[in-house]
Amino acid sequence: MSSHDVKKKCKSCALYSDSKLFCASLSGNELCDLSDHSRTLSMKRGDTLEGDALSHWPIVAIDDGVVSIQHLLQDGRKTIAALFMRGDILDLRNISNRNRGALVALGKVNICRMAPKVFAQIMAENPNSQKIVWENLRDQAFRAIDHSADIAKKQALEKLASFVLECRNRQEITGNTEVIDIPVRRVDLAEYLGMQPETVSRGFKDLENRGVLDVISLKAVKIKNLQFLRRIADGDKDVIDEKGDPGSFKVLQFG
Amino acid sequence: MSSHDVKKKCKSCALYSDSKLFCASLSGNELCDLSDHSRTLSMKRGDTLEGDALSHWPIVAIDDGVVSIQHLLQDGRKTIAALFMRGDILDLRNISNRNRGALVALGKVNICRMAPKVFAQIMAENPNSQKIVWENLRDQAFRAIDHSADIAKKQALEKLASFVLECRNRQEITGNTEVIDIPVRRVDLAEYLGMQPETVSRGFKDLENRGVLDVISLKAVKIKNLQFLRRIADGDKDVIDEKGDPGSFKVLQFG
DNA sequence: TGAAAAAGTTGATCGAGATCAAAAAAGCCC
DNA sequence: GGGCTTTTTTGATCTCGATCAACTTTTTCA
Repeated sequence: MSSHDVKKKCKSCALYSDSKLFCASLSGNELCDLSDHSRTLSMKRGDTLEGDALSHWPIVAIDDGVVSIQHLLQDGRKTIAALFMRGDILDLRNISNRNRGALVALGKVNICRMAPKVFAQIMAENPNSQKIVWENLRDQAFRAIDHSADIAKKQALEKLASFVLECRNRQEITGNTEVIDIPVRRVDLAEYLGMQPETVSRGFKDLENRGVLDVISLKAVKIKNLQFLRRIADGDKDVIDEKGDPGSFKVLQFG
Repeated sequence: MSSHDVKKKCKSCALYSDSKLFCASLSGNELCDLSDHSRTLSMKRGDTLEGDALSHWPIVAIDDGVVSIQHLLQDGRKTIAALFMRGDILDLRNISNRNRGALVALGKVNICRMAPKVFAQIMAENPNSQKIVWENLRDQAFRAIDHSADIAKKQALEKLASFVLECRNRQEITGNTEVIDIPVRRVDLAEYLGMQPETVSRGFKDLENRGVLDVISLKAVKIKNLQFLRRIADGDKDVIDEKGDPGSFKVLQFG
């Protein structure tokens, strides 16, 4: 594959075009080398990555879309244990022996699978790239830890509020219009938060009744009262206890 | 600090004496340098690491004991979002701005806090050490992800079974005596699994009634039927549905 | 070692969210 | 764009685990 092809393949990928992401940190030679030893792949909702596909290409970088790790219990209960998005790099080497989760696309997804050898070489030789990948993995770990905290003790409304804030954290806020993109379906959201789709639906309605946010569509909400949203997510019972009568909740000026 | 002192300080530490762990992978010079730029610390139950202590020494390696990340909600609910043990290396650089968790010891703990500069240098220069730290962080991430799956949809008995198996995974099995060390208290266990201490207590009793394990003490259980324990943890309702009458559950021979 | 404090267990009651059922909305495909 | 499927929402009921309270065991520390 020539250097020209490399450019063509990588130019449109977020990992290269966003200067904060992995491929943007590579030297020309490294990018060329990695490009020669990688395969892009488009997935649609429900497509999974497993078995040979994973053992040969265990390093997965996400260009676009949302990928989940799903755990299936024997009686059919399903859990989405983690969500990965643009810029995330998954290292699935030696993962099959302990982790039961499958990698499933939650919509249209573009990924790039890298040969572990070249990836490892770059990690060893390019401190700057290493730092980017390390910080990404550390973020993955802490996101998972925070998520555990969210689903362990919080109640339905609080989980939803936390999720909206998590989405807000992960996306650039364009201007001050607080329109937050919800990148997953209601069913997936329910599975991610450990609740039922019915409860998710009721929860959003409740938040809407409290005047905290507007549900613009299934794919977006508009935050109307960020302070209250934060307090609900933080488990402030003074806010929760009012039963969601429109406009009638306690107005506590400062937190 | 002389090279002799270095030896004295590090000789008794698991990170050095266990050949699979970080400090054992260092060259003599690196170990010396890191030792000069690190501080050991003994903690007792309830001691926390935060503020200046963390921003100056954000790399924390665990020699012995159990350390938790705790999240506190505004009405007092507490969650243990993650557990860290011997060999784990925590990178808490830039963590204060997004993560609300505090680092709390759950018993007697020995840690070693490292200067980020020396740590980063070793990461950049010693591929072998880098690999060990990388794999440890990856394990932390996947442990957290698996834990999310455990607490999201599983019911009380299944969570407990999963936890016992998690403990089993993390400790060397000595011979075939299936005695598993439970390194945390009941309250902490409850907070980690997102349930109440009462429910933990009832759960262990239930598992005992089913003949799956014996509760030897508050600190150890003995697995009597590993296969059933696995199936309960996996959400097999055929096993769960029998209401825990001693010896009367369905005996399904194979998987 | 023994008394006080903390942690854990057992029992009884209650409620948030699961579950079941059915209608409404959104997405899809020819 | 209209008929089809899939997803989401709404309503009614039920259940598992939370909560409250009393008791027992373990740990702590003088």
